[in-house]
Amino acid sequence: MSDNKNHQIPEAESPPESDDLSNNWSLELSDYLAIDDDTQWLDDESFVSQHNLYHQNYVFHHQQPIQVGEATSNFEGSSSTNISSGQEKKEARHRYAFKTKSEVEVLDDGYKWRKYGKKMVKNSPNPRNYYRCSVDGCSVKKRVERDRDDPTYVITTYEGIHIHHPSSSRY
DNA sequence: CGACTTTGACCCGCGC
DNA sequence: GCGCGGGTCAAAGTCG
Repeated sequence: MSDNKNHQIPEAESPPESDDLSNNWSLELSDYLAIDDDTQWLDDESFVSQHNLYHQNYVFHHQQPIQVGEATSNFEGSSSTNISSGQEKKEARHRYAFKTKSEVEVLDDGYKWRKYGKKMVKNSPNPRNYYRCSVDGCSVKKRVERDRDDPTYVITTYEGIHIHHPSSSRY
């Protein structure tokens, strides 16, 4: 896999600066799941608004929300630790998961990410990629993993909040 | 030359 | 106390 890199991404690192973006919204209201504290599901509209997700040439499809039980398997170890010890919810615990049907794993959300790790998920032939915001001072992390049941679906989990605007220009 | 990817090793929490 | 599992770091290598 060294010679043939499957970089299907058209390298859209430059975020759309014009309102053309609105027209390029090929996203079909994907049912994304937002995991907060434990496992919460929010509306994709809110998520997109907060994270300014940019979709250009990617054609996403919506699907039914993932069951909490199934998702918990992937995001375990947060509920028990968070609730116990009398430690209430921490402000820094902002976790949002986004399940999308796409061939590309890395969706362009307007931010630049630097991959810092790859792990093989047990009981799953698909690896899990770990990304981090390249901006100094921004400790936002991102986890990308393919659905074990449906390899056509990609689960992107965001953790943290950006301290700057996407592309540090125009918001 | 600088920024980023890659891959294995290391670390930490938890269960047995 | 050790093993397992998931998460992160860091050196080398690659790309622009």
